[in-house]
Amino acid sequence: MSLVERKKISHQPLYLQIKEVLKEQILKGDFSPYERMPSESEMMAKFKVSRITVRQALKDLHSEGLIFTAQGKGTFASKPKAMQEVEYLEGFEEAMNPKGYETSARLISLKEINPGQSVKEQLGLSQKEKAVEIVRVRYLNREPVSVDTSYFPVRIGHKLFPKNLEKDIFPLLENDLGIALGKARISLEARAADAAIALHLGIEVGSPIMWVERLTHDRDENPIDYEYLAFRGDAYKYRFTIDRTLP
Amino acid sequence: MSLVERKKISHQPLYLQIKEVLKEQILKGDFSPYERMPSESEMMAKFKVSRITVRQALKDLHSEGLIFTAQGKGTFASKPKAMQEVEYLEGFEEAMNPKGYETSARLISLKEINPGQSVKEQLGLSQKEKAVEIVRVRYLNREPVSVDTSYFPVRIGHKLFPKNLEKDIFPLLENDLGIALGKARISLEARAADAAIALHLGIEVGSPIMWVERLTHDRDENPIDYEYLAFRGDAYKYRFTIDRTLP
DNA sequence: TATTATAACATGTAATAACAAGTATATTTT
DNA sequence: AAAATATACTTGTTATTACATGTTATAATA
Repeated sequence: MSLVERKKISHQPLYLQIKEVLKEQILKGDFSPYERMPSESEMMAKFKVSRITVRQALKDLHSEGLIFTAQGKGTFASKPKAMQEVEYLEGFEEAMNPKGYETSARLISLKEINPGQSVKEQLGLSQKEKAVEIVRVRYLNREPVSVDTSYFPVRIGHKLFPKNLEKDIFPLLENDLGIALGKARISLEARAADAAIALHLGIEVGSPIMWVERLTHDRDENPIDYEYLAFRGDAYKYRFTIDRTLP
Repeated sequence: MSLVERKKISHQPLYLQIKEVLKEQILKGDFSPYERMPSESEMMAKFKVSRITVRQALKDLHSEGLIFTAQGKGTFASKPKAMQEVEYLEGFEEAMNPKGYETSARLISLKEINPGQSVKEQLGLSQKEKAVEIVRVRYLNREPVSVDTSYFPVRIGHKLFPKNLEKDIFPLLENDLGIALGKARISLEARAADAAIALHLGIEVGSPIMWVERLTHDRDENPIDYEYLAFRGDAYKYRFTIDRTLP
């Protein structure tokens, strides 16, 4: 099935379709690291689109770090650095269990609410749409380590009501609800614990916590889950590797 | 001085000039958080450029997290966090300057010491080998944001003595000493500020700080530089994206 | 042979045009 | 007055065209 035909069916913008095709090729290894990819003109011919459309796809790939460009030389596949690192989108148990830790969770609250402005924005909700809020405390070897507050659009959140929420939610989403998870945007910040968090974690108000915000999308880039995770500072360390030799 | 005139002088692409103007306005607070900015048409008229140029500037600002858009509604300034998106193996200036921030540094101390066990291990030093310790305070728009403590093997550290250490060290290493930097291993942690750090950063003892440890290697995997960076919690946010679809 | 133009091709920037699609407001209809 | 509709916005997508600028390989020249 060609791109042109698919356009009518999927209603996906052309540049996104092209981006996906190229991305798959890069990840599959059709272009090895630092190998030159077809030029923009060649892609125009191949996909039968204008240069602006090709470039929009390339720009997306560039900002994802999958390619880099050199004026006059061409466009190159970069070493997929995301993959080399242990940076996948895991839930708490998924990450901890293989390391021999005992994990558990306690459900604090589960309700339909009118979320704040930033949650609405992140989840792409209209002004009157509501969200489902889930608050849980996570334990590691029976010590509380984090307070997790998750927001779902109601269409997903309602399906979670009958489920056992004392376990990881990501496997629920993937296995029970059949949602294929894709990218997640994460930010880390050091903050002081407020009264509620301090209470749940058994620490003093004002103690340092690692404040993690995570916006998880499905494979079609629709936002699925927006979370605040408040980790006890002494229980969380985030490690990663970067490579200056890459563009 | 109009944009058009500046073009001839600065030889900067129009969209970058526009981007800088808008960015300054946002950081200065001309648009409060979540306030609607002028529409694309209005910007076209104001800057006397085509829509494609305006959009290119906006796209850059969007990917830096300074604005967000809503189809049919408009373009909005997002909350101005002092530091957005610090990709680290950049030095501090490298990361901040292109974003239009004013950076500076103050050298606190520079000496040869017998380092602690963990520094020796990280740098691969024998028991009797010494190291050079550099302590600096970094400023962003004249506000202190971090206390950086760096350790170098003496063979490298001694070459740094005559250099100006109120600037980034990484460019010194690469350009002056001819060391090609490679991978860096980094960890992030939320901690409480001790007395020394609190003093330098002008915050209360016990305030949350982002504690960053960074071990930088050259391209041949030899350890070059081990650092502790203590960032004021309200001035540092680390962002990244991960992809569950990848292995 | 070594050097210098030059042509061919790569990405970068910019203008103009048109239509799609989401949102808000004013207008008409019920 | 309430509901439906029109219309005047907004950003989103795409095509066409043109020239600028950087790179490479080939051909002309010293």
